[in-house]
Amino acid sequence: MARWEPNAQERLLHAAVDLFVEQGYDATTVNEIADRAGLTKTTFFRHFRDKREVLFAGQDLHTGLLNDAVAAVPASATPLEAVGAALDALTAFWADDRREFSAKLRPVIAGHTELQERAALKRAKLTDALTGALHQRGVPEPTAGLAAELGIRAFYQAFDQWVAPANGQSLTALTRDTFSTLRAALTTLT
Amino acid sequence: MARWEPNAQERLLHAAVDLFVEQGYDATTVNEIADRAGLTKTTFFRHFRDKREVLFAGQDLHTGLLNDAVAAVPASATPLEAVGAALDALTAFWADDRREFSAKLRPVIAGHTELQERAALKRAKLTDALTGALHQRGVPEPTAGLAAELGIRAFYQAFDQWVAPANGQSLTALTRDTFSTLRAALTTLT
DNA sequence: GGAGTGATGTGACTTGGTAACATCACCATA
DNA sequence: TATGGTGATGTTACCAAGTCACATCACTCC
Repeated sequence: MARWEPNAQERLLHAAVDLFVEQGYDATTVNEIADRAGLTKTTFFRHFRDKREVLFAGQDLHTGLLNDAVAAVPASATPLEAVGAALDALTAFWADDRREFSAKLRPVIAGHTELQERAALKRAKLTDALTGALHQRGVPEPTAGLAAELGIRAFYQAFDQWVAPANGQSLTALTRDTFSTLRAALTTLT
Repeated sequence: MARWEPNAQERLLHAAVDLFVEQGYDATTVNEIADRAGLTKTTFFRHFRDKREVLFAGQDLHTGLLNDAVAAVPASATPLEAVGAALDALTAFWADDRREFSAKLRPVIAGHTELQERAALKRAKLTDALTGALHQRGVPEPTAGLAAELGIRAFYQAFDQWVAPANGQSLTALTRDTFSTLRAALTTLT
């Protein structure tokens, strides 16, 4: 596979995150990342579309999870029940061993507009994917869009809590709680 | 003011949009834009943070509109009524003479991920601003966030219709319609 | 053991973006 | 009218992101 060691993409990922944490995002060049991973700049760009993407890779996978989960829900389920099932499938992906990693990334992203931009688009794409999956079930607009946005909002709010230090609950549990809180809060909208 | 002609920023803006439409976004260099405006690359970057920003300038102004409008609403108004007032203030900014301009920009943005990213963050910032304005009124979470997101969603959906060709209604009217449709659809969420 | 294949390396290039310093127009004031 | 200050602009040089064409290596399969 690799010219030398295997797992080039993973090596690049860890080299990048380490350097970002050590010396900051824009003080780190792609050449440095590649060097630390024992590779070259060109190879970096073969694995990641750009310097930002190294922090957001694996998105297609998440949209796939949402799609599959929604498709697997019985037809009798309501839209929000389908969204709940999708969130369960999505959050199952972040086991607790990824929490520390996510926590390290948070301040890096928070400090750079270009990274927040990418994060914002990723969130929008997740919402779109979930909306599309609901359409497949026959849920019409604007219900599908609202249900999807509510679910994704629950996910992100829960994720914020999950990466905070000293949080015992799993991401799945936190997301379920947040989702039901948001559903309940819908009645307060007047 | 300007070394030669006045309105440097506006000249840069129009030069950029013209060139983007003529030959595409990434086939257009910042040097070209500056040349057409009778300026230099350095001056371009004095007026716009980067090449993308030329298509999104004036955002602070929009968040300001939201803040002012929400602050001006009587304390007796409900959260969604306050959001409605904010949308009226926001949409008043796009008179019909800006419609053609916005319509030209749409395909450019749609065709470039980096521009969609910026647009996505701008939308998130608008939502944040509206949420914060509601907090100022004493609206608690998660109600404020949900109300703001509902309003911004209405705005963007209406904007999409507004820029479509042959649409007689004003952006304000379209947004009001969309907003009330979304409010009504909340009851379909189960 | 040779051919094919996929991942990597090399080197050159374009362009976005920054920084230091010089220059020009304009305005106030003496 | 001269003088000096102020903002906006120009010049030049530079760095780093990202692309491309082409070479090279490891591995596998006949």
